[in-house]
Amino acid sequence: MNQLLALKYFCKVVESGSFTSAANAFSVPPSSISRRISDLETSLGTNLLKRSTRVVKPTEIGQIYFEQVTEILLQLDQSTESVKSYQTTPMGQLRISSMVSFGEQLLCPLLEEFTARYPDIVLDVSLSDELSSLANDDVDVAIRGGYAPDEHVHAIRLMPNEFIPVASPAYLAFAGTPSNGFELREHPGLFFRTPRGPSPWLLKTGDQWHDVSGKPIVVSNNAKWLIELGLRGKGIMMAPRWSANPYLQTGELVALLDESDLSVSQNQELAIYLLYQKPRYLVPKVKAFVDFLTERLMSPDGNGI
Amino acid sequence: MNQLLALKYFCKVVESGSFTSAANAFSVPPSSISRRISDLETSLGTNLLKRSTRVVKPTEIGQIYFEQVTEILLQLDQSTESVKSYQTTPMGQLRISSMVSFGEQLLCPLLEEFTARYPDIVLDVSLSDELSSLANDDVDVAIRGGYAPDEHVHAIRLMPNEFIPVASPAYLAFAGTPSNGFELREHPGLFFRTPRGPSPWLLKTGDQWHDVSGKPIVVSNNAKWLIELGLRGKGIMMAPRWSANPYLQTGELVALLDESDLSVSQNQELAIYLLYQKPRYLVPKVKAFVDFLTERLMSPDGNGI
DNA sequence: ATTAACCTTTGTCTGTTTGACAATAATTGG
DNA sequence: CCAATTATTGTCAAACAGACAAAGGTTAAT
Repeated sequence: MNQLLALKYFCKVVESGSFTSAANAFSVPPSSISRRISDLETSLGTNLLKRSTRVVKPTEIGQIYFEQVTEILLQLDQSTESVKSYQTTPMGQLRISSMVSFGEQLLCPLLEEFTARYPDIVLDVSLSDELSSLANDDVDVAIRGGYAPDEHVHAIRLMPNEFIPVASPAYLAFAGTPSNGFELREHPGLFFRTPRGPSPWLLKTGDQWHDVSGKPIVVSNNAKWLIELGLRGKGIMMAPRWSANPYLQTGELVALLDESDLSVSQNQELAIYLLYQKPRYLVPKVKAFVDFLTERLMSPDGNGI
Repeated sequence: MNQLLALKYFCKVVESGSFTSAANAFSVPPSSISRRISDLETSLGTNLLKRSTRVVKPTEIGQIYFEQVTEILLQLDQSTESVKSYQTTPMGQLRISSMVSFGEQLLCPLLEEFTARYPDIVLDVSLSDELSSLANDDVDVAIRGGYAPDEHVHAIRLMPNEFIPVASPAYLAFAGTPSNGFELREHPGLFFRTPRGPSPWLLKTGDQWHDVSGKPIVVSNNAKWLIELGLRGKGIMMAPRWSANPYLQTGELVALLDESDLSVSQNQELAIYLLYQKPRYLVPKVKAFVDFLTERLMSPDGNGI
């Protein structure tokens, strides 16, 4: 028996006081109403309605049942409605995972504006360079410097992740400016440690790659501190362009050599990716975040800042 | 779509964390669970569950929906349960309609014991000699001195409604005791007025009926007052045996003549009937009352007091 | 009082839905 | 890497809800 249908019919009959009018309200023949309510009465072992040809009234227990069921149906409607509004309005908890340095320097400043625009979204931001398991529903969106191809994960290329050698003018005045890539080996280096180890300095000549890493002064996974050390003239570092940019513009840091041949990885197409799961029904809060971030971080030509 | 079934499946899956275990709980194949939940998700336009082969977890909105739906299902179960308990335990409001004199003298004294035995039944007693419309659900049970044959109404013959001529010893000493029925005409009469008019005194000789009504002193629909007048020697009255009995036993009233030939109606089989509607499912409160009253008022041979 | 109108119920048929069973695809743990 | 467990999909049979017509019963008006 379709109990929910029977309950809806029953309530409508009590409200309208007639099988026929209830049938009209649902656009079904009166016989359907009659059968469903008969089902309901059989399953309950009770007479819910007093039928006389002109007037249908609930019995004593029918009235009680009607009041309770009306409330229940209302609650069910409200729950359904809240689910549908969740499906149309960006709301709920949005768990974001981002690399530490990117999060600190670019993401978090933007998030204030995001929360202002979407007050119903509660952000849960976790900064970590470790890979978070997107698949296990630990996070809704992740920002990473690369991604494992997975057909269940959408990857949007936010910007290139170009690494360039930089140093402070004071350091260069003291130690001299290297004139070619191989000279970097003679300079003290500030190395960033990824989860897979310290990232080397690589130089490409033709189709050959050479490790031109300098003498390690400091290895750290804290990019902010490394940049601070660089600013204070402690050595040379390979910094992401998006990270060094503010200091290059103020002149606090200077880019060295022809950076196009230098990198920290043989992968030529390093980039920052925005990753999120691809469910059958896209949740508005995720879409809102994806749209927001792409609008703010991607330049029109798709090459980023 | 059988939405209620889908909701039950959904909740069980969330609770057990697996389609298979939910399927076992309902003794249906896992595919049924899968399809119902798929229906539900389609109708809501939402992913409710994150499926991975080993673990099924609700999505954010799925968790919210689960909590609400769990509560709703619980309420529905409780409502169903209350209806079924209503169907097994005597409870609720019991509306009783009774003739005035019968109610005052016999019924009401018994009802105190009844309410003590069934504390969950709230009595609503209305005393009236008018016919109450049993069919319109104005009352649950009625006590009447006759009944219109109706196949929807159960009629239980509680006791005979024999009318006997009575008077006080003082009156008889003063006015003389009539020696045959026809002499009643010479006596002052205390007449009860039914809704169909004053009830006459009728005498049967062979198969002939004679009106032997005395001279009306008082006509009233208040039997109690008529009996009082009779006690004070104001005249002769035709009283129901059950009403006069207490006074006959104390000698305050005396029965006259051979009462078997005297009556107030040509209908030989006057009786008090307990009437109630015959619904498909008998309500316990009604059954409790019917059982109680028949036990108390009907003698083993069925002829009443 | 009798007829007419209206309402609920019942019978029968059709289309849809649900469940059973088997096979497939996918993922996790050893 | 393999095996085991799990969700999904395909297909078929059974159950169920709805459409339509007709019957049974009650009220209201003529």
